[in-house]
Amino acid sequence: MTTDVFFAISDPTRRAVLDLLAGGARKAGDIAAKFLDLTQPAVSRHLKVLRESGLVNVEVNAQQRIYTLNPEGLADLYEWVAKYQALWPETLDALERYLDAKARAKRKRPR
Amino acid sequence: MTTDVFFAISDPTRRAVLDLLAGGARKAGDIAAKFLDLTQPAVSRHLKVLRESGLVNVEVNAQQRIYTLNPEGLADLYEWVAKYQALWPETLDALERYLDAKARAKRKRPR
DNA sequence: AGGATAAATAACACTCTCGTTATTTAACCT
DNA sequence: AGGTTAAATAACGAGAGTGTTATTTATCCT
Repeated sequence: MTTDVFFAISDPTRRAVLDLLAGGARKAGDIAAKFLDLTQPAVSRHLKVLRESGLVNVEVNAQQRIYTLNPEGLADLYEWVAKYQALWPETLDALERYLDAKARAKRKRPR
Repeated sequence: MTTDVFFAISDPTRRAVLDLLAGGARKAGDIAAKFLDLTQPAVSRHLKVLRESGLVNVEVNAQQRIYTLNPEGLADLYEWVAKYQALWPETLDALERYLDAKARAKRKRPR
């Protein structure tokens, strides 16, 4: 299928899953458990969309599926947004610098 | 309604409208004329979504509506994507630098 | 082998989205 | 006033997206 990344992130639940995975790998069951208002199959289907859009990877481990974030999948999106940066007013440049600095700091930390 | 920005950009037609407006202000009719496969009402409703999501502004001029891009509307999206930057592998840092440089160069040009 | 566990898929209902055509609203121009 | 133009809205139908419960698939464990 190779679902569109723009579509994949349009759903709040799927964004929440991505945010969760930003904190590290998770088993499918642990992800599903985080969403109290949704059933296991519902979350499973969201994971399928994220898989097909290339935003997450799966590793099979016995009965479990370990999901990991694939940040490279966001490259297209980032490139698309970046196109508009030049049009942003100066006030937003400050935000950009702030975020860049934060990202850089985080990257330097020992893992 | 204040539609969600993530939802607004999930539609290819709406992204095409934004890309068009990145080139400057356009009358509603001129925008609609660009989409040969769509009718005027269809485009009008896409414009409504973009309006409600804060991604475009409208100026009334007699019977015409002049649409302009509101790049600040993309701030939330940019912030969201930027969160993941720190997780990107080094290969993507190059892309980031490239885009930053390009945006900076464009910003410096006389208007 | 047989039961338990983990997660995906099947089948179905409901809603939302997107398209259409027809109409309305509003301002312009003789 | 009356007609024209520009764009939004109304009403409706088709298809897609998301949720549910029930079931299947696959692996583990005794």
